[in-house]
Amino acid sequence: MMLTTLTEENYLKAIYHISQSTQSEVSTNAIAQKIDAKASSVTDMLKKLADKNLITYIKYRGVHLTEKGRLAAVDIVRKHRLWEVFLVDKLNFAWDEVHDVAEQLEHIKSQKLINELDALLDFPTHDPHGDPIPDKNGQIHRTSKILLSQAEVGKSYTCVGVLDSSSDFLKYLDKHKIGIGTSLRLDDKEDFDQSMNIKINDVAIVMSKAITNNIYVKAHNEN
Amino acid sequence: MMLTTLTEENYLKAIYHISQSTQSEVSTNAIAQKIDAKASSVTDMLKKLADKNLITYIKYRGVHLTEKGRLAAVDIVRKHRLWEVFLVDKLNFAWDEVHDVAEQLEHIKSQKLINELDALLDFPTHDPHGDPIPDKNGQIHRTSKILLSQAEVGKSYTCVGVLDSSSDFLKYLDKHKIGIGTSLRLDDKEDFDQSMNIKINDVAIVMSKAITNNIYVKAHNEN
DNA sequence: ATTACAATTTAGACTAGTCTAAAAATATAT
DNA sequence: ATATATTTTTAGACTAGTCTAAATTGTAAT
Repeated sequence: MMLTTLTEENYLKAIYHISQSTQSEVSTNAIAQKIDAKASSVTDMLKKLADKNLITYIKYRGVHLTEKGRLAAVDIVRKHRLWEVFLVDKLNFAWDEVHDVAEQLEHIKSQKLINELDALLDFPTHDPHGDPIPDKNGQIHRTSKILLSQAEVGKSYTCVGVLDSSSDFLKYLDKHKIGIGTSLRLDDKEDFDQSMNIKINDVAIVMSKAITNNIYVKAHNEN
Repeated sequence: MMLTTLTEENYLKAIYHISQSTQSEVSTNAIAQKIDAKASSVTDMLKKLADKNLITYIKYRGVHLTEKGRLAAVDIVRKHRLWEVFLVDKLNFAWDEVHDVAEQLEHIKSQKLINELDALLDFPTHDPHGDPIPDKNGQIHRTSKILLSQAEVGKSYTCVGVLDSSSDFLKYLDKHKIGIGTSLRLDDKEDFDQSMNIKINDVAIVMSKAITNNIYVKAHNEN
């Protein structure tokens, strides 16, 4: 059994999330920015995580998660996303209210708690923002999603997630009645500013590139 | 707004629980024993809590909670007991499994979370061990319960709680199908060892004084 | 290949919470 | 009332995690 402190868990999660977008080694500064700490504090923690075989760390060269570390990180992500589903589905939280509370709940240690929560929620596969929930074994079932900005004119899509989950953006989506599962059709796209004419439930709206760059969709009739 | 650390919350809770049984000032040693820390550590924390006006502390004379401290302590107790109900009612925990997890969950900070949880659970008034759940304003609705050992022969009672909530004791109760709400009748009592003949659902069992001293009951037809 | 700049690490210090050992205060027993 | 035992507090040290400031390493440009 692995015992990790709350702080260690936050570092692992940060490293995991950064490595999702960068592929290569994760830099000290990137972690510092994510954790909101100074680089020197990060260096100290990296040594500690390396001692516990949760990351491989070469001085001045950045880090990456070991398999042990990846599993630990994914487990936190699993808990975080399950709690988000709980908050939205059972406790009437809006999807822009869940993050802070889920950040606290994700550190609760009880295997039975998470297994039972999973069952109570009917084994959800995605959280309220459309992000996949890792399974018990740390496997992540990724859906073949693309950014709306990359969509093809004339095709229909289903909204499956968001990239930016800031409160302002989520409020924009709520205002226009867009959520996970919403169907839409790309009618036209302006070459000049890349803005798009979208039809949602027979209502036509115009979305700027700033918006379409933050919405993930899945093409209809795709496997 | 009061910001209390997890550790401070545990001290407040300990002081609250000790003061429930002792009435008078709470001693440093009593707290140390409850928290499982050394007396010197407790002294340090008492100064800190006194600085925050959560307790009144006179050197060598023990402490007691201020109103502010009492409210903070009762709020933790409220959260603890609500989470216990959640674990038993929604997540299929047995009543002897809930304590450790509830100890973690009670420190989650979110007013909305607790209010919504309360609603999800249908505003329970007692936790799975029969202890009352303080309301939002810190009021505790106490039921007029007595120990089964103090019951009168020939009368009927409803089990409303337990004093000892150790795992062994709770398993004894489960084995004999005794839980909160169970009705029973005191048929006879031995003068010699104070053991009791109890009838539960038409099954007669004998309980030693060690058992009857740990079960709270409420007389039938009492207000 | 040198220089300059950015990123990273080290060194030393701080806070919260804990400990041990010693000192001080209180309580108890004769 | 005095000696003894118990409780509590103080003093000083430790750990986890953080910081600032200085030193080091790596990188990019000429």
